[in-house]
Amino acid sequence: MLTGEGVYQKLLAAYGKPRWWSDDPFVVMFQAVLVQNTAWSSVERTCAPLMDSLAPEYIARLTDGRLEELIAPCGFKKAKSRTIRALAEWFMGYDCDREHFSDIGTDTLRRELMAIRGVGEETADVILVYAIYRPRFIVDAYTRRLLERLGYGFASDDAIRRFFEESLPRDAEIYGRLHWLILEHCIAACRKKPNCESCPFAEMCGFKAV
DNA sequence: AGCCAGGGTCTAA
DNA sequence: TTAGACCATGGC
Repeated sequence: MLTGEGVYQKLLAAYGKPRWWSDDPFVVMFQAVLVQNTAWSSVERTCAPLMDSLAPEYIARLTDGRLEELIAPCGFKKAKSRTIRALAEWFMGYDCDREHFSDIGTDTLRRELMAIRGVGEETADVILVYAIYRPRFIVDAYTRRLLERLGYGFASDDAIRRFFEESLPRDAEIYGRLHWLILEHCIAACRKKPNCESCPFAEMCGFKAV
């Protein structure tokens, strides 16, 4: 069985260094909410025309109806608009400046995020890693499925997180790139061409598609 | 036509 | 604490 680092190295060798979610912290927050139980392609289509204006102040100025209308194609518009608005408020409380998080501990920030309705574990962790650069491995549906295909039997998301965190440096960049690599493997590669011989996990995965 | 998509919340047992 | 219903929409 591969270690967490082994999984990372295989993915890196197969797909190369993946892109970062976004350098703009609010774009990460906005998209992290939109993508909940929603296809990434829908998120990109929905966001494309907004990218220029996307900022907490812009969201704060919109009416509820207008915000719901803008994000409607991603579904759950009532819940997601409320969450996005709350995240914008939260970020404005830090002057929309990631420097202003520097004195706050990661677990405190995580508690603050999870206290926002509509922000659960995965969304909080995505924001911590990609927007605030805090080290925390992000467990999502693809991570669970990939590890399951590879034959691991983790009892909980926390066990999965420890599996990676204990064999890799405590480094936000590594966890962020690794998370994106898992998505690339599952969505861009394995889903497009299931059971392929060039799979970095061929044999180990029993050639089952993720 | 249905099923699913990078989730989260609420409730019942 | 955990399983299951529910939330909305679009793409395939």
